[in-house]
Amino acid sequence: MNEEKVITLNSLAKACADCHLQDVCLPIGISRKDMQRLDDIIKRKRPLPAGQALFRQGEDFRALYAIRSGSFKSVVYENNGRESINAFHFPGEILGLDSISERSCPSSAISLETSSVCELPFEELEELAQHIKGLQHQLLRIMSREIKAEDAFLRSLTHRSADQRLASFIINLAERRGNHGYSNHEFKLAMSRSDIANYLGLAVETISRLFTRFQNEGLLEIRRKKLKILKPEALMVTARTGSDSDKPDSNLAK
Amino acid sequence: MNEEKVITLNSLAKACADCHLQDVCLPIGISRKDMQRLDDIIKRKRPLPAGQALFRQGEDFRALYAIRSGSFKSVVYENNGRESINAFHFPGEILGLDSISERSCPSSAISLETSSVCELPFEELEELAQHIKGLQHQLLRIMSREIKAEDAFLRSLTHRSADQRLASFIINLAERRGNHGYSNHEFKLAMSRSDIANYLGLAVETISRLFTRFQNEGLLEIRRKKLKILKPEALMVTARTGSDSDKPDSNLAK
DNA sequence: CGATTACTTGAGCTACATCAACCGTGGTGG
DNA sequence: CCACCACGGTTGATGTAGCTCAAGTAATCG
Repeated sequence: MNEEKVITLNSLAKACADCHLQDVCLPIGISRKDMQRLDDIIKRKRPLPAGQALFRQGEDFRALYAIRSGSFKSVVYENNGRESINAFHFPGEILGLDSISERSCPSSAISLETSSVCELPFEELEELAQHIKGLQHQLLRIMSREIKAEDAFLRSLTHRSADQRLASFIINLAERRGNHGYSNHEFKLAMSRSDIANYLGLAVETISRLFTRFQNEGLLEIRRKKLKILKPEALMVTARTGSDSDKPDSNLAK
Repeated sequence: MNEEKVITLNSLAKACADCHLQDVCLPIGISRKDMQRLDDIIKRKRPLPAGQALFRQGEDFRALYAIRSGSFKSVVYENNGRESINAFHFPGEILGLDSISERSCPSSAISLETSSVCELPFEELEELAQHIKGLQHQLLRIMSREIKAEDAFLRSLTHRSADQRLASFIINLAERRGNHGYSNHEFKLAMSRSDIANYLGLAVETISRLFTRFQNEGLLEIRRKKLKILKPEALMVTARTGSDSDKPDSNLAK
């Protein structure tokens, strides 16, 4: 039914050298020989069904995970009982970077659909990085990118109205998808409306209303989970300035 | 007039080995000998007056900076002309971690008061990390901690009401301050109200009103920039549940 | 010492949350 | 194969937190 399954099966036993994600994943700029060494410590796990935890908040931190196919949400269960969705993760991205500083995982990773990952035992990875200059560099680079990307996105949220948030979110998804050679204007939303609402800090009803509004305005087409972006530019304008584009943005401007 | 100046003068020429921040800064868990090597690449810069840029958005990335005294804000000038405050930084923290993945700095660092830093030229640092196992580990740890801390904080913002945001912010400041052996219940707010408003995604007026409300409620005392926390527990309750503590938190609960 | 800038306070308005009802879809069992 | 239920999603009505606009006061600076 879906392309993910095919990819999963195809690449299950494959090495980094053959992986179609290698140019966004860890082994960028690493020699053939070193890649082999990296390969040796990587454990390729079998596909995880939807709704399963790859790791849970509070567990001991042992490994990073590179996503090969599917998608995940990181969930934090807060002290007040709420659960808060920290991030969504897609193929080529690394899960667990926020666990390194602690002994235990600060969040759970839950699959949103059937997904497969490469497990990177951290101790071995760190040991290896000590000997492969490119790997150390790449680890630092990815972590930095992670800081920057999430930060920028979350940051933009607190400053933005609901329509700006949702528009930014959609564009963000499309871009991340585009990075990996998939269509960046038509794709499936793996997460539920309430996941989106939680992530964006809005009510489910607001998400729903906005989707229908965006659709009425001809910005996109959405039916259930299938999303097609019709006017990317207009969507980006909405992300930047909100629906009301003639308003000069009084607050926060310098 | 203020203690910062004294510290600055005291430690201007001092090595990591003598620095009172060494147990939160980079050289944790590094041998005496290795610390010397780290020391050799560090450039100690002279104090920066308030309101100056340590580095500017768009500049080439060359170095990380460890803050010895004072404080900074990271500012991003967005494409729509707004300026958005990403973070505040205090002694013992590292500036520039978000620049590593790019060639240029994604944000500017502006001093909020007279501040001094240690410059860590990145190429040399990375080279050194290749040879000092503890240093590599420490770099990764700090970056991970950074991801987690900022993320958790920003995340909490989008889900929280104005009073929760401000209360969390104050607690956050107090904790970071407490980490370094200073009083954690009485300190100076280095940043302006509008900086706070910008950072928290609120209007200046709201910040002002909340400060007076918190004061009326006896949670704290604030006069201009001088802040004294009177009821830390009550403040934490506000941070978690908002002013209205008998409300059962309907949304987002699972 | 006037002028500029930072902060406070008040009044009204709006965007979004909340509450509630309803609808479509997919799953299950008869 | 249909009837039913459960659940995710949509839509409508209403309340309110916090933004905006406006004006006043206190601190800072030349």
